[in-house]
Amino acid sequence: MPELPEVETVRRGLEPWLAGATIEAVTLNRADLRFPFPEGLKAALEGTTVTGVGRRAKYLLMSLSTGKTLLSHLGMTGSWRFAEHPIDKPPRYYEPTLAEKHDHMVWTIAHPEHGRSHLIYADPRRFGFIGLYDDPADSPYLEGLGPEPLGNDFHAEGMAEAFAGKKAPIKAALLDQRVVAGLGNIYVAEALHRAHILPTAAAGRLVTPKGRPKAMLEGLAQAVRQVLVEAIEVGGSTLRDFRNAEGGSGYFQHRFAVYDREGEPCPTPLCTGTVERIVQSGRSTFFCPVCQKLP
DNA sequence: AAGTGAACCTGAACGC
DNA sequence: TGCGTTCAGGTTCACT
Repeated sequence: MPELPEVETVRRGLEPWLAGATIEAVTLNRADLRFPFPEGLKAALEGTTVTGVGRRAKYLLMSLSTGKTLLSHLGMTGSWRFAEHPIDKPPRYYEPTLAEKHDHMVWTIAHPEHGRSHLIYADPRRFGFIGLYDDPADSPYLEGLGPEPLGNDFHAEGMAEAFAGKKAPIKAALLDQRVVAGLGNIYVAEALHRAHILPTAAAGRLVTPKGRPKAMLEGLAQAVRQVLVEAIEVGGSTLRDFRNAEGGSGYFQHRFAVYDREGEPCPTPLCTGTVERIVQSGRSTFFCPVCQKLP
């Protein structure tokens, strides 16, 4: 569910109301998500102030006044939401009527300007997880991640190095978080369509014999950045249940060129193709067989 | 070693 | 109405 643009949207929704807020109380409604909650999580959070909300790839990173960092991965269905948005409505306690079935962790927070509210982590499928670290660099989850696609360390040369000699389809190679961190099934499909590359092409075909990126790979790097920037601008994509921290949906799903559009005409200007769906590594891939080609 | 598929878990949509 | 099947934005682990 949440790929980089959705996680960034959540981060932007949380930051203004959470940074500077003190966590007064923490309620855990179960012992685990995908993994057990970290040992001593409740005690480590209560009484501390959140100093900032950051993001690395698909991970949210909340800095605490104790110096520790809380890491949150949303899995497929994880969400953070305010029980009441602290600015639109008067602060209000989290009442049973506001509770939902999969609210696994509830914080009571107090912000010096915005007052008291509740922040809830919900996650029906429980593929998400929480980590707590003295230093985020200690987290094994962040350890092997590739460059941020919107940062300066992401470029066609780096991808060429990773893809050289690879027979795996480019679709699978782009999903590998060690190559570039933050892409998921939606944005890989969209980026490959923009770059006019067939998702089934072997990743190695985008690299010259000398190990240099072919022009199409340069185009792919550009397409990845473009599609992510545009998606962030409109608050990510809401397919089924993605919500930002204020409870609103994203709008990028209206701009999908191929994702979830099997049978529809390809939106590429002058292209006569029809969007097809295939399965790669057990996951749906959407593409246009006419304007997307082998490198 | 690299690449694929199953597993983790719940809910929604669909066909009968 | 109900029941069974399929699929879903991610990651990790166990096979070939």
